[in-house]
Amino acid sequence: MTIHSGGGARILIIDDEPQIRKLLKVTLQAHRFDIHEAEAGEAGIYQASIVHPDLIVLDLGLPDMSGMDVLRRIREWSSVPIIVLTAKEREEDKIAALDGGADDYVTKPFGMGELLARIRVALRHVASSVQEPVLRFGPLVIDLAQRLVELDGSRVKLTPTEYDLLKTLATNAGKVMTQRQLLQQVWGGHHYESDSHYLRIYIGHLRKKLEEDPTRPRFIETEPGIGYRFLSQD
Amino acid sequence: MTIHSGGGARILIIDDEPQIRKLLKVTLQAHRFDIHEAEAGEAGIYQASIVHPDLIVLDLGLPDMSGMDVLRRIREWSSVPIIVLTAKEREEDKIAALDGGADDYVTKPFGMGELLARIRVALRHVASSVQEPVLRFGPLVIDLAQRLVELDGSRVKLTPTEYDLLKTLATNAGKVMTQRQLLQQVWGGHHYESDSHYLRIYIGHLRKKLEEDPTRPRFIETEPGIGYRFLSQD
DNA sequence: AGGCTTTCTCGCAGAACTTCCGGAATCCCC
DNA sequence: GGGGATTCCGGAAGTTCTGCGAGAAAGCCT
Repeated sequence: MTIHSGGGARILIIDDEPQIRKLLKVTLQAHRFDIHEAEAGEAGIYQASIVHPDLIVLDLGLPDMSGMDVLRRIREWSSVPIIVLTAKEREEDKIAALDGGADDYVTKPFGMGELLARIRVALRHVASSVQEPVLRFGPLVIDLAQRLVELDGSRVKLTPTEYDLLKTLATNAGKVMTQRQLLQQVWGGHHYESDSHYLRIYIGHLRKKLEEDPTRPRFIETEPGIGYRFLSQD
Repeated sequence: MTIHSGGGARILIIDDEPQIRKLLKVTLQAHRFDIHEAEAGEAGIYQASIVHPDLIVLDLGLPDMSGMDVLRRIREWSSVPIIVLTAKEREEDKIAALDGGADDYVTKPFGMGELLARIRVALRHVASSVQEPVLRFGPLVIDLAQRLVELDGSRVKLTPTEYDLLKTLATNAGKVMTQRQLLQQVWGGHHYESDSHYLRIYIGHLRKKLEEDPTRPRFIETEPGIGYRFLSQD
């Protein structure tokens, strides 16, 4: 579950050691994260303020200022998850960082797999507010999370089967869905060609509720002998 | 989910070793947490469903079932923060637990100060997610902190179940809550689809107390065949 | 006793399924 | 190339059935 549907989440790395930065950058980019870097505290704070990362990996041992100060300064205005990465193993340091606003504390040497897992945990916490699967086709809006369908700004009431059918058509917009595919997706079990009349009924219902002129469909086009296709644009 | 302001947060400890349990219990109680205990997996899942803890400390090495299974079972219906506490240091175990729904992973032997700090971090997350403890929907005001509901300025008396149901609906305003989700959130993990009559009863009670015209709901909308949705606007 | 929760029954509205029929396109045969 | 037969799609009935809501009554806790 990534945050941004297209690319991965934006991650800012604040670390002064070039080889660690390089390692983190390469590995995280391989996992489709969008990486920004800073090699000092002030630069890190500045970067955080302009790129608005979804997560920050912060090394506490910085040349220009204390990592704890960086933490505090960022926490003054942002609640972005911060994973502290450091060589300091003393418990007081861990407690200070965690109570200072850090969301996790990983000591070097660290396993990259574990760090990735902890990054996923931190991103999971904010994921709900960022993820928003909404399909838009001109005047038609399908909100999969809220299970809402709007046409020209007003809500359209759909029965469960109607909604499921529209959803499978719209998520595969552009390509033809065979009758068999639709029957299996929407009705689930093993339905045969004889049941394809169900489809015509519910396609009819959908067109009646969505199309202005059901004889000239804007959204659902029938592909004779094959199935149906959801048009991405007029 | 709510952190109780008077006493500390409720913490459930699931661990089979009596001395560890004792140590955790005494220390956490000294920090004014409200402690519940379970010494096996099944018992832990059951406890979690009835005491609704604000946080769970889970030992992965349990006698009756795999700790990972406990994790998964609880995650089926609850998003309570879970801190895994274990002797397993292998990176694959950490990754599996974190990706399996754990919020943190602490290996034994552990420093009690660090564990406490990590508990504070986890609790901070749920506290910040309920940043606005007062929900307002037109004439309806729900004060989550005081467990109080007002309609048109006058107090509405709700039973515990009615309040819990309203709370879960209102905190997820806009999106559909399936009957299964509602049953698991409000009643705990043991209820299945067959118990959906409960829902209808209590939805009826809520509508009778909140809606002027229960046949034309302003707040609680039923989504036939799916569940219910709390309307964000009139 | 009183309130809260659970259980049960019943009526009803709407959804799902079924059947029948008309119209359009295609194919086939002459 | 034209006419009939076939095929396929779409609409309009009617029937069944699932799911929701309301009322009432029986446990259960304080």
